[in-house]
Amino acid sequence: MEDKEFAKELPKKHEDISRWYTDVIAKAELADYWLVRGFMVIRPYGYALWENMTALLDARFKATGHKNAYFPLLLPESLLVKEAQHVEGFAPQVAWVTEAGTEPLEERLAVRPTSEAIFGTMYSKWIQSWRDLPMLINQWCSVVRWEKRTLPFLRTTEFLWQEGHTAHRTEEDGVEETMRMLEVYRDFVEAELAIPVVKGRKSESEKFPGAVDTYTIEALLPDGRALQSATSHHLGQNFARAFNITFQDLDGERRHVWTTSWGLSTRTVGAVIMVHGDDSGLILPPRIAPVQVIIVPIHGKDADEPALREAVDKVSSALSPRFRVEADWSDKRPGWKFNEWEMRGVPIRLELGPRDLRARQVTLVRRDDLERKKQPVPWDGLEARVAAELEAVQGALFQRALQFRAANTRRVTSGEEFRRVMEGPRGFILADWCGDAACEARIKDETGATVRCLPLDTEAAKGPCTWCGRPGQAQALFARAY
RNA sequence: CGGGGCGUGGCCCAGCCUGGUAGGGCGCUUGGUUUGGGACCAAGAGGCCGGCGGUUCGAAUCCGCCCGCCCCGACCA
Repeated sequence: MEDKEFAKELPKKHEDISRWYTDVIAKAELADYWLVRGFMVIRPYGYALWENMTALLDARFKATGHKNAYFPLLLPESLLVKEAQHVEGFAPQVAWVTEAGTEPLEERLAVRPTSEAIFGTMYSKWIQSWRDLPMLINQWCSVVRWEKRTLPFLRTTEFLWQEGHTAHRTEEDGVEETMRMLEVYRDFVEAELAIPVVKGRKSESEKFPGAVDTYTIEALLPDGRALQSATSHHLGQNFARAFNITFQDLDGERRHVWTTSWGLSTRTVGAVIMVHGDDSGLILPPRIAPVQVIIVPIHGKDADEPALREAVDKVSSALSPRFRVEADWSDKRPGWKFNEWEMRGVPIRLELGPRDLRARQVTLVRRDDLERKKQPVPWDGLEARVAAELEAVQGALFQRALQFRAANTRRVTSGEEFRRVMEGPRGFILADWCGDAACEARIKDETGATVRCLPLDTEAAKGPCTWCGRPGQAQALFARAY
């Protein structure tokens, strides 16, 4: 009964998750549509969220020895086509610049869909000796891949991301880097975004165009579909050969370098929205929430305005050195503010009214608490309590997501069972698989599911292929994909 | 790119069938009373009805084409 009126404005998450998703993005002011289909404006609140994510991820890149740089937006077609698999994979999605002002260009320029060709070109100039290796560079930028069907954050034509590009002396070094960065992503997504992921290797058909091996972290979204949340590619010497990246080794021999690339995009913002949100709107993990604590002042009948302001300032300044805290002094009424900040997913609300003033306390409410329990907390020791509650919210969100995934991951041993799961609850399916691309295509045709990855931590296949009965090569994680 | 739906002040929508010169709710502005789960009163501002063309004395309304958005499918971080 309480907020029927308000709830009507947002569809129930479990009843219409597509509408819920796009509506919550609009209402929480994360993003808005641009005039060109597939492009979006990331609004200040959404961008603050992304900035918090990038800061935490960037720190991990720095800690693993990488440096940031910036490479150009456009590249000549002749560069893009140097690696055959690469160009074939990206051709359908590339946007082209063909004119400058009124003059046609003699060679059309591709808007980067990714920057392997760009980095490769420069690396061939910069790398001469084994002493130049490893070369460990990352860039934060946007890329363009033309999309047929788009969705804010989860699938936009232009998206923000980072792409790391590294070059190494030996294959082992390259593989090690690939796995190191995959682990960086896992740690980042699980610890900061509170989203559990499965680490795995992509099948041949899902591999990055031009890669020897693609590794991925896969998250499960509430509608039972999988989201590739980050990828790390071992590129072998494919790009080194295509772009002539060579060095003189210790033994005097000239050799091709081994390269890697790895990326994480604004798509993960979509995952955060989807995984944690509820019927009242966003729920943001405290580590990345633009506002971690919102203070709502409440004027009473016998309002002592100066005393209220003084108390809010006191609470605010006690918390602000350590937390991202804001006080909402707008002239909306308290109920309106409660709903508004819940929509925006702020992890902790502190109410401060006449009763609290008298008792020298605040009333604390956690966003992840469906009951909206109002907990009185004395001013003394507030900082420690808030720290503990934020940690608790972070942990609770991860546990909730972990439970959902566990409840929706099914070990399947027959084609019939496979079909039933995909027609019903969907989710992750673990099944023995022969590894054959044709078999994979058949599974996709008949169930909509694809091989998300071959999980790194599950044992090899125990039995024959669940689908075709031929000898099982590996245990694969299947799901419908975003 | 196929199938379906929808385009009317900032937002949600009525009006269209049966043509006659645009209306409601929310929001916004100003003033006042309010403030512990989306307050109330009063006075205001704001729209060439997605675009182009056609029919007509007259088009938001009828016809054609185009564009955009949403949902569902094939391709993708």
